[in-house]
Amino acid sequence: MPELPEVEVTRRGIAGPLAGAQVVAARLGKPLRWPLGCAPATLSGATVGGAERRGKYLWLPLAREARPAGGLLLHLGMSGSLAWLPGGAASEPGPHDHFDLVTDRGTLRLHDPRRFGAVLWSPALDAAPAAPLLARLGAEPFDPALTPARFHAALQRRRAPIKAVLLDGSVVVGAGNIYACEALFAAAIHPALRADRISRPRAARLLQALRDTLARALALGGSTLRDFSDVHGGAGAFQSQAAVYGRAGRPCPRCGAPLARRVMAQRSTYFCAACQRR
DNA sequence: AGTTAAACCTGGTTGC
DNA sequence: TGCAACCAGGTTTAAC
Repeated sequence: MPELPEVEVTRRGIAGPLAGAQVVAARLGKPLRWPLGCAPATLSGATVGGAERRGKYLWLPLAREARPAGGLLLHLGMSGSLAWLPGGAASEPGPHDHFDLVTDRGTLRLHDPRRFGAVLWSPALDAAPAAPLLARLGAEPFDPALTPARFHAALQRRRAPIKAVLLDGSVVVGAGNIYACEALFAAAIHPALRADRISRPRAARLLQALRDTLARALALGGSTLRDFSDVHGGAGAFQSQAAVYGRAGRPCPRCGAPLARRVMAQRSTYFCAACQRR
């Protein structure tokens, strides 16, 4: 579910409240993707430094007596969302609330019905178990170091369909199924086109389209198909602006041809076969 | 080494 | 109404 815009909306919602908050307790619900990696009680007394993001991961640095004390790596998976519940006693956790970080300012609660999400304690961001998960990630989409030339060069090394390359995050992180479809449509590139067949100008156009799409989604608070909500429980608004995602059979906004749906890289792919060129 | 499929879960929607 | 089949924002892990 949550792609980069949703994760960033979440980060912005919790960074302020969490910065400087002291952990009082941690509670686990049903198992998530991996075990937490430490006894929940050992988190008590730590001070949360805020919230950072890398790809679709969130990192909450912890400190004790002003010294780094590891942190929590969070992933929202397909159906996860975080809520910030200010004040003392938070409400009873529901059946899909699988992690509470109780602080002196409020409770950070992970809600994740499908439990593909994760909360993982790691001694540092560049140490196991966090580091191996982040090691394979490509560039941040808004990193100025990701120039059109570098993006094109990275695509030249990949023979897989461009849709699959965008989804796996090995070149650039942040796009999931919705925004990969939308960016390819905006750049008028066919999702099945091999990445190494994309010309330099078209790669530049795709990078710009990806950035524009992610930025627009961010400004709208992300997309809410079903589960996602921001930390106050609010829904995103981008889904109603989607040009192609979830719109099979409806007319292409650019050329009017009926939009197609085809499974690619194990995911439903929405595109216009008429104006997204190979 | 690079690419593709299977697996992890729950719940909502669709169709017989 | 009941029930099976299919679908959903991700990505690690295993298998070609």
